[in-house]
This record gives sequence, structure tokens and C-alpha cells, in this order.
Amino acid sequence: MDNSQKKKIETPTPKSKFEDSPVFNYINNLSPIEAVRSIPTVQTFNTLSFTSPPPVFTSPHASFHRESRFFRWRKVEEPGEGDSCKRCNCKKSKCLKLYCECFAAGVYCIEPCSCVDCFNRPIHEDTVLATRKQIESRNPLAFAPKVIRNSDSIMETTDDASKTPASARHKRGCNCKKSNCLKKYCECFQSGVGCSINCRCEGCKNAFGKKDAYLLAIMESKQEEDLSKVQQNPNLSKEVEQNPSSDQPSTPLPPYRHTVVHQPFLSKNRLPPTQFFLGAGSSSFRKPDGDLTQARNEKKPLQTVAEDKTEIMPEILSNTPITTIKAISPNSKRVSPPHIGSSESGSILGKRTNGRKLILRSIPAFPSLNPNQ
DNA sequence: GAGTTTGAAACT
DNA sequence: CAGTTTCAAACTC
Ligand SMILES: [Zn+2]
Ligand SMILES: [Zn+2]
Ligand SMILES: [Zn+2]
Ligand SMILES: [Zn+2]
Ligand SMILES: [Zn+2]
Ligand SMILES: [Zn+2]
Repeated sequence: MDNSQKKKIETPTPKSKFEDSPVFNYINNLSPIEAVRSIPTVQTFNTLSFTSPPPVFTSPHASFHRESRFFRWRKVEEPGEGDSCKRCNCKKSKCLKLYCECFAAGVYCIEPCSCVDCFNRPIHEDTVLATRKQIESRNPLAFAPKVIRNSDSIMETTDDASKTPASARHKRGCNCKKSNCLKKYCECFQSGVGCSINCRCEGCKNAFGKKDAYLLAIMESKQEEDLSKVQQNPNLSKEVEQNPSSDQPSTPLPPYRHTVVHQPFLSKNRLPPTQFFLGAGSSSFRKPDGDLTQARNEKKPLQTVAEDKTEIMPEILSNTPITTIKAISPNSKRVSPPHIGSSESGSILGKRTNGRKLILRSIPAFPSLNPNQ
């Protein structure tokens, strides 16, 4: 009778939160159609002729299309792949580690998964729960939602870290070194959110919001409180200085004009700020479908327009790889000097505190990984 | 489809 | 913590 040991697995949380998570419902309850309607990704099509191709939407696991807006969504059968909606493809993790997207999402693997030696199945519930528990014990936020949709509360981050409410933006932020946060390698980008102070990315060019912009916004708001006399922009983040090319070489923009562009999209696949740059034919990028893209109507309380051309968004997130970007050729091996991420954020915050203290006291020097906070 | 690149997760 | 290894996805060709 083994007993007590494994039984106490679920002490205070008999109902794991992942059972409530939308993902769980999505996988287990909602039909793919339903789910895809709520979280679609629009595929771009440049041609706007009458016979424009039917809109295609992709969910994390499948693609759908419909003849027109009056038709129902139907699953797209990809040729060759048989089952197009494959999920995880784990080969060595047994789907019992966070490497596995299914496991990480708090859902069991299902048929479309292509995993090998999968233990993430109801049959092995014990193992799954035990493992979850174990991982959770190490990192209580391991299974917490990765992104928080804060439409406009940068400040929350700056709130007193010591007594941050439970809603602590646990977002761990990314740690990108080579992708410039321009591809789905970056979790921030993939989630459709801009980088934040939690990120330790280098050369951030996240189309949803660059880290430096975020930091600037914080500084700005911070200064509001305290400023009054500070007028000269002492120095922006190191990156801002270092990346004059990415930003406008000589930007006439006042340094305090940045507004964070965290759009309140609630979907997993969000569209980055559109750009006229690539649109050869002007802004041919038109909402392909009213009902679905309605979220972004032209009436924005905030000027969502990117601060400036700084943010060039190449394409729309879709099943097609993000190629057009190419802002900085990743090939260039050494793009970044031997800096460490910490210096970046540290520098901006505490950079040169000679006399003037325009630092944000609220901002923790190192919020990075502090699950408990 | 095979092979490469990437950064989170895991490990030490 | 930091440095290294492992891992599966994103990406490229
Ligand atoms: Zn898996
Ligand atoms: Zn799976
Ligand atoms: Zn599996
Ligand atoms: Zn990133
Ligand atoms: Zn980031
Ligand atoms: Zn970034």
C-alpha cells in the first residue's frame, strides 16, 4: 500500500488550473472550428481582385478555410501530410517535460501528436500529475499563463515588487540573442506581445513592441511623477544608442513620445502593427474578414500607429515563415558586442546617476526570474 | 523532407 | 546563480 505519498499530490489544488485553462478547453471541449474562430491567424493575400483567394486561417494545430464569409469554416487538408494537425513531436522527452508543448500547456497529448514514448496520456495520469507537481514545485509559475494581456498597464510592472499582487506579470520575458525578437524563436513575438523589462534580449526589434520602447515608456511615466525639471533626455537605453540604424538615424522625434503599443488582442496569434513599407501597393493589407479582424477597428483610443517607421513589420504571422523581415541579417555573426543583457536594462535604469535621480525606483533591477515575487 | 538555427528547459 | 547540455520548434533550403 504505498499510499500517502503519491496521494497527496493534489493538496490544495484538486482542480488543477490547467483544467480551467482555455487551452484545456480548446483541446478537449471545443471543436477545432470553434477554437479557430476565436483565435485565428489571418493569412495575407495581396491580390484584392474579386476572385481573391478564400481566407485561410490557421490555428496552432490546423488550418481552416471557407469559401466566403457566408460559409462555414472547413478544415484544410494539406497534401502529403495526411494529418495536418499534428501537435507535439517529442522524441525524447516523453512529453513529460516542458519541452513538450502539450505538457507545457497542461493538456494531454492526443492523436495528432507525433510523439514517441508519450507518457502524457490519461492512462498515465499519475505520472503526469506527479511530474507536473514536481516541476511546479521548482517553478510555481511553470504552468502559469506565459503572457498577460495588459492593454495599458506598464506600470503594473513597476509596482512595488515587494508586495506585488497575485496578478504579478510573471512573464519571464525572452532572452533572444540572435533573432532580434523578430521571429517566432522569440516567445514574446510568438505570443504577439512586445518585449518588456522582463526581457533580456539583445538588439530587440520586436514588431509588437521593442524593449527599449517599453523602457522609455516607463521612464516617461516615471518622470511624469517626478520630473518637472528634467528636460534633457540624458540617455536612453544603450540599445537605442547603439542601434541608430535600426531607429531613425536622426530622429527628430522627441524622446518622450513613445507610447507602448500593447494591443489588447486576446488571441495567441496576433498581428503585428501593419506596415506600409512592404505593401508595394500601398496598404493593400486590408482586413480580409470583417468579423474576425473586427477587433482592430479604426477607432483606437490610443494611437496604435507605431511610433514611427521604426517598427517595420514584414508580414503577418501565419503558417508561412517570417522571411521578409531580414532587418538584420542573422548571419552577421557578431552583431552584439560582448555585452550581457543585464547591463542593458541596468544601464538604462541606473545609467549615470550623477546627481539627478531619474531612475525608476520602482523598477526592480532584476525582475527577470523571480517566480515568487 | 532533411538539415540548420534558435532559445527555453533541464542539468550540473 | 552561471555555464553547459538537451530538446523540440521555427526556420531554411
Ligand atoms: Zn510532446
Ligand atoms: Zn502532444
Ligand atoms: Zn505526447
Ligand atoms: Zn525575444
Ligand atoms: Zn521579449
Ligand atoms: Zn526583445
